[in-house]
Amino acid sequence: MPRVRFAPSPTGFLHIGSARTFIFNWLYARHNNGTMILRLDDTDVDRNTQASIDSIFEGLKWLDLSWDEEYRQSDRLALHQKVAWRIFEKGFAYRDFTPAAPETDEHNHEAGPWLFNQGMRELSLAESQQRADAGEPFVLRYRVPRESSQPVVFHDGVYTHQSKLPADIEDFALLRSNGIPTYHMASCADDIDLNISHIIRGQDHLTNTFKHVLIFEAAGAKPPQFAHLPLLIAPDGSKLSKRKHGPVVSVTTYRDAGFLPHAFINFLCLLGWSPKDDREQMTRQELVDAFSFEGINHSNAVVNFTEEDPFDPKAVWLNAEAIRAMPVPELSEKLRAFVNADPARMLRVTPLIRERIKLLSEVKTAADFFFLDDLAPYDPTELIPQKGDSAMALTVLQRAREILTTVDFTHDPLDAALRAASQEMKIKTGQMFQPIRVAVCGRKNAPPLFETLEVLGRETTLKRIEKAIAMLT
RNA sequence: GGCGCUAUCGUCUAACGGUUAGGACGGAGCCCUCUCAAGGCUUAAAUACGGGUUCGAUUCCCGUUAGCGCUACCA
Repeated sequence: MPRVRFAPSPTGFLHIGSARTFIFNWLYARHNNGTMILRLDDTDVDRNTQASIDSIFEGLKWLDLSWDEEYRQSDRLALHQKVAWRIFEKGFAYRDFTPAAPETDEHNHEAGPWLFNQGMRELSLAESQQRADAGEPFVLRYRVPRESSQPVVFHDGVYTHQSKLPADIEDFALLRSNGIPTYHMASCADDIDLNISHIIRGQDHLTNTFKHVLIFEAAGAKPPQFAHLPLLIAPDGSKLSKRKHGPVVSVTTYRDAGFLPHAFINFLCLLGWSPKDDREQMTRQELVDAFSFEGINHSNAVVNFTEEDPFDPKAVWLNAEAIRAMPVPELSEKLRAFVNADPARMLRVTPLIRERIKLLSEVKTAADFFFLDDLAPYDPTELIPQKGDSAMALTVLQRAREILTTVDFTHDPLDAALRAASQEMKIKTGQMFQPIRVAVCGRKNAPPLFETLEVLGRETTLKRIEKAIAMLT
């Protein structure tokens, strides 16, 4: 039974790429009856924040994603150190007393690769021990077998066979000079201890994996299976970053804009993965059933947003579809999070706007006139129908006032009475309906008229028509 | 610079070495219609470039170009 983990470092809000990594791990676990583990990789004490931890939990909760076990690396430092020193004792690591390189803003990569510091690999055990005992600070480095012509290899579930010569791998650090394990050390030690069977993570770790294989082997553990995921990138090909791309990279932005959790998950799944049978709208169960590493492709996927349009059109479409497919009572309940409205009234409004909103938050603009006592000011010329003038608008509204005072306020009688009136006035139905619609909604684009009037009721309708008439005279 | 990964419509993607290169979003047009939507129909749009291998390359190999990643006592 597979054991997989999602291991975010809590140094920022929950990123949509991280969310996708969680989802793919989760799908793999659920597909294979495995165990999903959440592990906070919080060894970078300086950059960790509680706000970030909150953001991760908040985002995952919104997406209704669950996990079976939970750990924090900061609770497990002793374990990591123990494994590191065991590797040292086996001779796979050495103390490096070279002082930390000065904090240069840009590491000089032009000069060729750095592989190790001079004179440190060959220090005798005795001298190394002596200097350490004397209190000289050091980092513990992995001794990469760079003289070996045997490549380090592993099989990736997505990228298949991977191979790299030790000569191209630098002597990476296991323990910092303050004794805190590095990411590589902590991650591998935990993966061993937690019995992780499959590591599913972003492709940015693909080349790190060679180092990890070395650690696993030095620690006497069989490396787990690996599967690397193509990255999510911006339209310009750069990686998604908050600084450069703003809130579009944060999961909570989608929640606050009124995405449905499932639609958002559905969208994320389609970036870099395909069921290969042209299906796109899939339920959670369908995703679980269809998921496999074979469906993951190898190239990065663009999240297609712009400054004008912060959300990928496909995500928006998926969301609109999900909104339309949702039962009215359930949708109505969700919409109330975005607008202050009486539940009973919202229940009646929901069917009228369901096909007209793509995001839940749009209820605020699509249904405003249902919840306002007084309409926001609008341009009176809006009341003038196509191929008509203000006189026509006035006549229409006056006639409507008469009719609406007495007619039964339900769909069919309203329809019949207003249509009859347009005929008798010898104007088109559109010319009849538009002034009424604008008077009652405050704008031209709105849900169908009779349903709208029915929900609004006689009193409000007449009051608003009265106001419109006043504007025209 | 070194090493690694990648390259199909604008975007997400499909295609045992043999297809008119398929689907979806978005775009355009038409229909429906009391407006806006929704819905229906139609349409434009792609194999980065150059060499091989092969009877035949989107598919296999090599090169070029481009993008991305790693190259820290970050993760």
